Amino acid sequence: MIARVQPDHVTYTTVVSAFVKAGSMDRARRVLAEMTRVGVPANRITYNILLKGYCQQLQIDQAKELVREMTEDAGIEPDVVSYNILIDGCIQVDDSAGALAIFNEMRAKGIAPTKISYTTLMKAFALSGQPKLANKVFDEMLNDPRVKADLVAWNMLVEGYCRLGLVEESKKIIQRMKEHGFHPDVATYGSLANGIALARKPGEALLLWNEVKDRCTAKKEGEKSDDSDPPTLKPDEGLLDTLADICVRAAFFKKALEIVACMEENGIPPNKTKFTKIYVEMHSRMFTSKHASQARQDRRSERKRAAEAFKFWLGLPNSYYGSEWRLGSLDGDN
DNA sequence: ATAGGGTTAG
Repeated sequence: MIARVQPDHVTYTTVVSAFVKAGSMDRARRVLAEMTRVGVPANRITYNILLKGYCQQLQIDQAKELVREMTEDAGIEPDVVSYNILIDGCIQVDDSAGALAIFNEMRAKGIAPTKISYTTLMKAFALSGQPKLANKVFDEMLNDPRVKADLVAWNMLVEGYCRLGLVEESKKIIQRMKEHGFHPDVATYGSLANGIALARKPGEALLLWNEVKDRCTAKKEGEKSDDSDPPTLKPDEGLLDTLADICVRAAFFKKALEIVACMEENGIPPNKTKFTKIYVEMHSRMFTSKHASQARQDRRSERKRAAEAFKFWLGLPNSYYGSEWRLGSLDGDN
């Protein structure tokens, strides 16, 4: 005899989750309806998964309607996870004011924000170009004894300033986070690299690269180390590509070569096509001046060697100084 | 079985 096992609410919720993940909100809703019909009612987790689904589909109104249904029809009050999902949903549709309104509504209901609530609200302000408001939320988080700010929260604070290219402010925050015992990670440095690119401060990229490079290599045998030493950093494509991009644009070819070497060491294929394009568009006529003094030529000889090495790495012809080849000769436009 | 972090091509 075969036992007739009924699916329980976890089984159903797993199915709901699968449909949500596939973007099929209609089918997910049909499962919800079936749960009611067969007497295996959905719980808060089921509803939260559906809420997340609507938010991912940018259907915030549907999400809010579902909150009404879960409250009034199913008698399930939204919890902090539900609210966090809604706050993030507002962010997805660029509604930072709506995100704040939901955060406040949650608190008015006596539901305590978690560090995720605070960080998500910070994201609303960081992504909408209001780093000072993000900072205000961060300060509130620091003053809330129920939560502890973590690396993600610090990174969101940094991101807010970097998005506007406010490099000095970002560096101050990173200094403060270090003083609080948090080591910057690839996300922190990735934000800063983007801020530096936006601010067009390539000198800052050199400083950042030195710090990143230092963190990339593990401490050698015999070297002093203690708990305050930052852990080894595994750089990723976003960080290294941004740094290399800045260096190539700024004609820092020695540094650019170091960075692309680091990319290759980490199994990240550098985008040679892009770097070639930047090189050709910005620097192909470098070192072609016929009026440079001997002193000047001597001063730049090292830079020139680096440029030659970089061209070699790109696979560009590297003995064409003064000739007139351009992008057109590469892609056939001319 | 549910919620938060940078980038993703000038």
